[in-house]
Amino acid sequence: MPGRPGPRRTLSAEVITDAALGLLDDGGAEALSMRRIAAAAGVAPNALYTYFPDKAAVLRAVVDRLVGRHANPALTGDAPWRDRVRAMAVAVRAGLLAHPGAAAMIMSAPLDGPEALRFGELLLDALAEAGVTGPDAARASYAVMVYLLGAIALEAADQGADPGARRAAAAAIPAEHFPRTAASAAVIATYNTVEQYLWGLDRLVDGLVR
Amino acid sequence: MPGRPGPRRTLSAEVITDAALGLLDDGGAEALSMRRIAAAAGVAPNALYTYFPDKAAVLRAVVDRLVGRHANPALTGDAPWRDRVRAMAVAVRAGLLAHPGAAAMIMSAPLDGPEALRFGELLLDALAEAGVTGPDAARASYAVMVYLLGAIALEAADQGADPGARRAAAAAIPAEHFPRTAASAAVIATYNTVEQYLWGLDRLVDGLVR
DNA sequence: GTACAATCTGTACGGTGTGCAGAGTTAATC
DNA sequence: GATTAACTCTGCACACCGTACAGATTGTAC
Repeated sequence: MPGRPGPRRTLSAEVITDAALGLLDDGGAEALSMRRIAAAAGVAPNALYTYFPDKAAVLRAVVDRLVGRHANPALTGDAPWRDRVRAMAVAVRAGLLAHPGAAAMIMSAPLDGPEALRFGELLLDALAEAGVTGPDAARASYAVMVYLLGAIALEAADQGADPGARRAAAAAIPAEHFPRTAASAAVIATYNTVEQYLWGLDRLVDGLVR
Repeated sequence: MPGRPGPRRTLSAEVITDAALGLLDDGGAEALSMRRIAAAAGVAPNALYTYFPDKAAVLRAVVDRLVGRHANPALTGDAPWRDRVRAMAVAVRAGLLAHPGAAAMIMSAPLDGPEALRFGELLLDALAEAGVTGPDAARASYAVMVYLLGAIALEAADQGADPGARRAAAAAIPAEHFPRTAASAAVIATYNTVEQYLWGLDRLVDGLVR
């Protein structure tokens, strides 16, 4: 068997995801191009393809790291299960909204990285503590993920629009055609968005633990 | 005041969104480029910029039409509120999963078009029938939208991965580190996905109407 | 020393969104 | 009826994108 390793190794999957996370932190998700990631890692664009088959795979790795960074710490500990879940929800929301586009990234690929696995396990732990076990546990934890990621993605999308246009659109709702919507819009304008987010989460969890 | 209208008008916002919807129906969301939409409308790419400020605006219009096409018919009628909501959920899911990427599109921009307005109103009607009114109604309808869109987007993302790799990933979960996840994965593999989707929706609605 | 395998670079292709200048058409004014 | 101004749409161009292909470079095993 002839030589195996090869030349000087300046790259690794971790170096690449580190570079990508750096770009994400300052510049948002739209700054994540293969060329920019490669430049940040000090390498030619094509070098990345030695470690990832395509851009989607890089993004999947980045997403997994994001989940691990924001969700898992809050779920670890010995606080009561409901507090852990709420803390996790708040941390994930804050972490993802800080990077415009990160939420959309998370929803664009399956969540099956190692950190996502750990996230699922910790969430199942919390639900078991709440008395949800057996087949329902899988369904319940999936429902919680759906709510969290959906809420964050929708909020990120709204946040992308400029607030002036948003306020104008809300004020322009014709109350004679959409009476309930007009009334709701007025109510919603007074909301704290975190409060709304946790309100929905609490109701969902209420339904899940029955 | 000199001349106003202009030259022969071959385009309109509606013609453009029609062309885009046509491309979406056969070709998926990734076929939606400004150049392709323009070609489908028989026009040079830049002509679109007379009617939409940028690509995101075109996508927003397309999304609004999708909502109107799939969600609103099922919410209209005199079936009991819970049946209407369930029928809408099923229709939206089927309609969006038929176009890979459409769900991600919907979550990438605020839902504030005319059809989305009508959707919100119809959903509030159903919730009012269920006894949810006042400030809670706005929160509840938002929570339902979050769940629906989140679930569909997550399912679309999973659907994008090839099933073989997905099954392999599920089987490779180390049960000693992630016992609950491993057990859940086995359960989830036996699911009908629509059933899981409606299960979560029902629990959420249970929590909302208390 | 030689052969081989792995890593990284150079170059290139086809595609993207969209800005700028101008051609063409229409309608209102004089 | 001629002029003028407003508007729509085209041609061209720019900078950027993901990534395929070929090859230079490097290190290990024989």
